Amino acid sequence: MSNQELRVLGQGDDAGECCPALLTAPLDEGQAVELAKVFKALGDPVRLRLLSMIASRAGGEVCVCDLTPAFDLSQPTISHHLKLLRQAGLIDSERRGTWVYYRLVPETTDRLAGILTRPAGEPLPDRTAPAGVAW
Amino acid sequence: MSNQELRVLGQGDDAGECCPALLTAPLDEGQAVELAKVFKALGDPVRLRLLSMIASRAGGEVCVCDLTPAFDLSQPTISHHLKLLRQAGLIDSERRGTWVYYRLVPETTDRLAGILTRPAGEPLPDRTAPAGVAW
DNA sequence: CAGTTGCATTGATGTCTGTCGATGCAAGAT
DNA sequence: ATCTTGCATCGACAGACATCAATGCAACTG
Repeated sequence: MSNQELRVLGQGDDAGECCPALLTAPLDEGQAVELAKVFKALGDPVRLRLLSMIASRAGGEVCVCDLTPAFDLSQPTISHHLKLLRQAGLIDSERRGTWVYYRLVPETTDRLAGILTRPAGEPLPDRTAPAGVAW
Repeated sequence: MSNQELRVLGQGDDAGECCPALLTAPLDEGQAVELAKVFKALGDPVRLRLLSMIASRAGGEVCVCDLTPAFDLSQPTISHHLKLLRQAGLIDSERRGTWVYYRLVPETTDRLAGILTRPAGEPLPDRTAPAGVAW
């Protein structure tokens, strides 16, 4: 169960395009669909808190048994949110004996951070010359 | 209409906590709710492509009249997506004459990038000493 | 003035999603 | 083997969301 996430952010393998380059070039349909899945996974307060609790835990791992009681939600609901985070490739799980441990997949958050980072020497939009239209 | 976005990412003003620190400390409820709104706005392929088209445009601005025909969707639908992006503080709009122009709010994407960036000297999770539990 | 064009808003509709209780399954305990 | 505990899956349901056609409004054109 450790490697079933989406291969959304395909870096490493086909090292052609480093990132979808959200801010510098128009995203194509396919890239947008895949990227949206990851952002959608982050678009819920419960999942954000889960991810935060997992990522910030010393040791890098959290037992589900520590996560569930931290919310005013049922156990199946927490399990469902963890599943979505896992399917988005943001976290990974491993069963050891009775307990299941979750940990961050830092490559995914790293990649999102990169996608949201605009290149250093941005042209600095010059408001005197809009886009098209010859005024 | 230019300044109606959420003040979600309150940096600059009350410069107490720089960022919600998603990856280093457990997010509290309120922060999670506000952050989730922004990520939710990014969690749709159409909105991602819109944002990408706006952000990558030379000149920093795009007329809605250039955005709408790029999709196989009705004009009200595009307008709706632009509204959500604006409410999330990701883009900003300005009417000049007949046309309405949208541009990126780079502070917001910058801040998201920061939130998703983990601190440099991460402890490097030591798999030999899990979390709780005395095995 | 009336007519046209660009964009936002409204109201309706089908689909997706967050949540729960019930249940299933795996692993340890007795 | 039986019981108990930890977690995942299932089925159901209410609320949220993406989409559209119709309409409204602002600005330019004649």
